[in-house]
Amino acid sequence: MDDGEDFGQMLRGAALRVTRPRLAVLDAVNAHPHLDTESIIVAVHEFSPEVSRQAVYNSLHTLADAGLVRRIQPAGSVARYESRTGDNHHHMVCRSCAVITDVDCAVGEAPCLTASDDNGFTIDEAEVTYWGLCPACSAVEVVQNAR
Amino acid sequence: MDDGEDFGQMLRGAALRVTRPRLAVLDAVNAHPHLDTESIIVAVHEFSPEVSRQAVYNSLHTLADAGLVRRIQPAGSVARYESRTGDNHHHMVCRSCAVITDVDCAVGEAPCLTASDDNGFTIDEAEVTYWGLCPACSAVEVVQNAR
DNA sequence: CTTTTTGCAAATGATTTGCATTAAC
DNA sequence: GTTAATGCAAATCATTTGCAAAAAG
Repeated sequence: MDDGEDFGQMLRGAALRVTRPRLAVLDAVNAHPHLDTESIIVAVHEFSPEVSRQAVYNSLHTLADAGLVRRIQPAGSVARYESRTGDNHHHMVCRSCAVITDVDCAVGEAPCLTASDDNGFTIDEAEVTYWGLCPACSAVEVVQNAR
Repeated sequence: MDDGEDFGQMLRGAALRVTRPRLAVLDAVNAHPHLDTESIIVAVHEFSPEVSRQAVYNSLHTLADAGLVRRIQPAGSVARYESRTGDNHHHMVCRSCAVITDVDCAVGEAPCLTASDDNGFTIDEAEVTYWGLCPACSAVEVVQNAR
């Protein structure tokens, strides 16, 4: 699997120092995609209790800048992180339970991902967020409507 | 123009009481799209200094729930509001100066806006955010690269 | 050895909550 | 008259900032 030494390579490759907090954060984000910072701190503490809250914040920021993790933040949510980077995938967010699911552009063949130039803007990324109800919450809706 | 009485109708139509804070907020949001809450408070105070900060927060929340204003919140930004609702337009956000520009789906004819059903999700909205550089900041980039 | 990163603590800032008073209907 | 919305104050909570000590290269 993607273990310690592997992440060390990633960090070196990005010209970043290899530190325990960064390794632990990469570990946590890889193991649990879409986690928020608080949960990442908990996950990190499970194996590295000495890592401080701020080290996690610092690491996430640094790793995101380096492109080793991706920061996502659907409106109304706190920042969340994932390890799938650079593959232009998108997200579906449940309005009810806030669960996030990856989707490789649900409609057609990546139509929205093509960077274009509009109104003089130089676009480098198109981020698509699909809002709706996850399977579980859809089911609850149906039950409620039946009452 | 879209003046007082008009907004009163909108509120009644949404089964909401017509109050000064709500009218003032509708006014401000209509006059200046993409404003954040703080700026809306300033704009509201210009004509209605007695309206409290919390009344603005309350009004924005209520109006957004009723669909009379749209809340947008690009990652890393505070909440912003606009009055164009229900027309499925999207936004381009400048990575440098954070300016927001409306765009009617820059690529093709609204391909991403078609709600679909994936992984059991019931999707009701597709939100597209284009990230890049606005014309002004693009120009600065060019100058910097030339140095 | 030099520079970066950590750890701890305090500060910030947007947003929410609680409740008595006031305004809508 | 009832009910909902306001105004004021205090609380919350994610995130940032500052700085001395420790670790990485």
